[in-house]
Amino acid sequence: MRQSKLFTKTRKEVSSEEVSLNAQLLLRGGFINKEMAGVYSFLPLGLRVLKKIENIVRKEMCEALGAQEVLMPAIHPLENYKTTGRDKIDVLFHTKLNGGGDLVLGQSHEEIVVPLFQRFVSSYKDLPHGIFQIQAKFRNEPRAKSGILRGREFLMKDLYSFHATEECFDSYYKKSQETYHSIYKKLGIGDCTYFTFASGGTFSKYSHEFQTVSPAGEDEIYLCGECNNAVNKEIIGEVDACPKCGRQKKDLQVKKAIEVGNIFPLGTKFSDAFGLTYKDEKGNDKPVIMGCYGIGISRVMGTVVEVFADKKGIVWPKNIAPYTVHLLSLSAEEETEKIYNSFLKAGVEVLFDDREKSPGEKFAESDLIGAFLRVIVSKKTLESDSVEIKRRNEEKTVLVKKSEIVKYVQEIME
RNA sequence: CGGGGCGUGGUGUAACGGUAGCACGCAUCCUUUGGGAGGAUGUAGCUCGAGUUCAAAUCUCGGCGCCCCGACCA
Repeated sequence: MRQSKLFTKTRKEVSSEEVSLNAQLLLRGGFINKEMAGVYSFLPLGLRVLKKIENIVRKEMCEALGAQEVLMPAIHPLENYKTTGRDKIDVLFHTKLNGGGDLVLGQSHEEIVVPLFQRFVSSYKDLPHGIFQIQAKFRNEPRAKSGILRGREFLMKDLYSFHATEECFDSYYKKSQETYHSIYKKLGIGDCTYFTFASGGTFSKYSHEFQTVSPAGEDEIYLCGECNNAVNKEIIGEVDACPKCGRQKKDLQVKKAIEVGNIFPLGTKFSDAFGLTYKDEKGNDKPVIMGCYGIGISRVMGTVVEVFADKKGIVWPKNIAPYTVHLLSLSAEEETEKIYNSFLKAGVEVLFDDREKSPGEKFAESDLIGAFLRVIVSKKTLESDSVEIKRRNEEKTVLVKKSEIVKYVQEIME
């Protein structure tokens, strides 16, 4: 992509009201645009990041968990929520059909996926299954805040699993934890994201969250340095120790954290409400056992900004950077043009700053946008037939022969 | 939903109740080219409604919007 063709522009300033770091940097970099409180457009650079996060999650869901992707509607009949007793939830956005039928915007999809799955399951032979989607969710939050960390419309991956037996559910639930860990690792936040025991809300006694340590977080977790698990403050009074290894509350570290995922055992709550049953080997009707598993895709994007940003701007991890290479030409258009083409030919994702701007401005914008690698072509580097390469998260720069730069980048990305 | 703060060119910010100013951006030109460059000339603005007043960006009331703290958070 040529930066001269990008319709978005970076900005030096944002409103002094915007104190949330992820909002400041994402707005300044032109990744997102705020349409109203808690509602954002994702612009070309931001959408690339979002899609990359999405694809990492999607791949793991399909390959590691064997789940199948669907796309369910965003508008739901209120009737289904009356069936489960969730029609009084106050974050529901309500609307109506022309004929007067009551609708709500989807904030989660149990009320859709259960009746849907019911049409296809009748025997224990039809189980287990995992069904997921990646879709916008709508929640009329009493207070949207912290940029894209808590919005009224946000992108979420929601998976629902269906099982005949507790044993089957347990092993799937366990597997989902491993898969989640592997996802956060690929997203670049594996080292600061912890498995956390939490309350079950309206679904079950307990649930489990994945919490990324950050001062921007609205949750507090008690982190166990021994086993790397944590306990959400909301239940620390009840358990009073690390449920995993038994360390006492006083030995746990209190940290602010962002909830980047959660998994819930649903039991038969929704199956019972909708009469979702299967026939066992003896021909008896049994309720299907369920679990649900969420990851806030857009929230992960904001979290990554919060966790890795420095004074100069965003520092995207390798796998989700909008571009692998930010190629800057400092008065060396002809040579840079050639290098740009060789990157394109090799399939390297490259943003080419081909604009006539001062070097300082190009550097500043490059740091703000935060592509994984920065490659500079200038008269200075060309004297030795080289280009300069630097990782966004490191200070050191390296001179590489221009004929070898593509290979050099490919090796870094392997 | 309770409390606090804020709405001024495209962006960021000033202005005692009395001429709306500055910076950035943008446009044209010249110079400059390894850390948001210099000069010249342009460009564009008071959230909405009601009230007080000779006079309102400024004071009062209300609406709408935004931010923060708290409550809430399938």
